[in-house]
Amino acid sequence: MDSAEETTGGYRPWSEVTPDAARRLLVAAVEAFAERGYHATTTRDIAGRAGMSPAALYIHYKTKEELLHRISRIGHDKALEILETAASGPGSAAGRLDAAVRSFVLWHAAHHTTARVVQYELDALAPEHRSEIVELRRRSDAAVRRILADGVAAGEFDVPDVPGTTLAVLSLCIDVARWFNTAGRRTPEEVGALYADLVLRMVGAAPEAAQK
Amino acid sequence: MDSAEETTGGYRPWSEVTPDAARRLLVAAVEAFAERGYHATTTRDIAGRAGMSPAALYIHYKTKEELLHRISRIGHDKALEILETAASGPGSAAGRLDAAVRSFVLWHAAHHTTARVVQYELDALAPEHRSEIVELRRRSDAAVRRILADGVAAGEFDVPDVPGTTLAVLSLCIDVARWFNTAGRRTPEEVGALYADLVLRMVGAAPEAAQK
DNA sequence: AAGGCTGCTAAGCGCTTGCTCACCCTCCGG
DNA sequence: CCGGAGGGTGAGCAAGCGCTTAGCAGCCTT
Repeated sequence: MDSAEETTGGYRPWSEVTPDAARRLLVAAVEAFAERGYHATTTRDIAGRAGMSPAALYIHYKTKEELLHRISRIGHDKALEILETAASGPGSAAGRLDAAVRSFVLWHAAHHTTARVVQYELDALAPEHRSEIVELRRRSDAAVRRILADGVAAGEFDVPDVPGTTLAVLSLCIDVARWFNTAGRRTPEEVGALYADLVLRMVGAAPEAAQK
Repeated sequence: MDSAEETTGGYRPWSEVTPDAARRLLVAAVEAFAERGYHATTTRDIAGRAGMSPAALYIHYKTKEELLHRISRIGHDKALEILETAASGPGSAAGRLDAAVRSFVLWHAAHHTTARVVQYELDALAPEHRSEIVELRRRSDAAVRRILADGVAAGEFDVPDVPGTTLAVLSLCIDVARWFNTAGRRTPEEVGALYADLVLRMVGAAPEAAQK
């Protein structure tokens, strides 16, 4: 099992999870959930991947669902941070949209294992955890919508349906986590560049407008 | 449980499944798989929704996985038919792309319960069933790529990366099944129209070019 | 009326699941 | 040298899983 994709890239993921054994369990859970899905993953599988006995899991986490919640929370925090950073940055709306799509897609491709769990296992969360996460997603939506609205107001974009286009842009980016494969021909950077171009076309912005 | 979305629209879905009890079980399975996912759905749940005992399921299907395979096969056949019909139709490349995206998205929205199972439960299939389905998906990809290549050759489209754009277009359409909600504000037709417009912009076709 | 086929159920088998519990290391301040 | 706390294990429990089997009602044919 290769997890190089999670440890490269300059920043150390999951560094906020301590102690060490809790982090190893969480990383093992991310891999297992991404491969087989939350419901098809057993606590024995997670513990085994982390090199521990099944009982060890319950020293650090109350339930299997708490593990998913921690993963989902940390992942959504990161995704939201990426979008809000791009949305509130300097430069033109086109430049900010380019940066938002590019970095958001880059994250989904480079960390597609994590992203797959974060984006596709929402329904497995307990109701109170689910609504907490849904609120974070609402804020992600708002960040993208703000860029589009700014671009329309500034005359940079031609977007007849801002909420609908916001939905489509986020949907397009999120779905990268489903199909992206490290064995494929494209690097995360290439996919980010391709998608940024496609999205700028969707909003009717000239390609050169993205150069802030 | 309301299944009006599966019975409206002029064509009768699952009519190819007989006898009646087998169809009722299959429809029940579609609903259950879409709501909770394949692995989280029990055979008792499926049988209960169909108003039968758990054992009744095994008269018509050998295993729970065979149910998923039948659903996936029928759904993929329908999806492929929609794309190939549009791809080999008359008219300009822009007109065919418009029709393909519009009808493909319409199907994913109107039958989002079925589409969710078809598009997101692929990994739960047994290896030999999975590769059969993957072949159908390869042909869907080829149908869209053909339209894009035709448009580029005819000078209608400006698409620097045909395989990448094909992937993005299909990904965008497929993901409709994940977020579409009958309680939402948009009708399947409206989403189809919106997405057809967005995709035509992605390939650099003038909106009026779609009018064959 | 008899016989057999079809479609279904009640009961339950063998197994796996999430999770618990009694116990045991290792480290560390006094 | 001790005692307790934190991190770990082996064994196992109750519940739920996919699936099987024995048996039975209703209907078609003869």
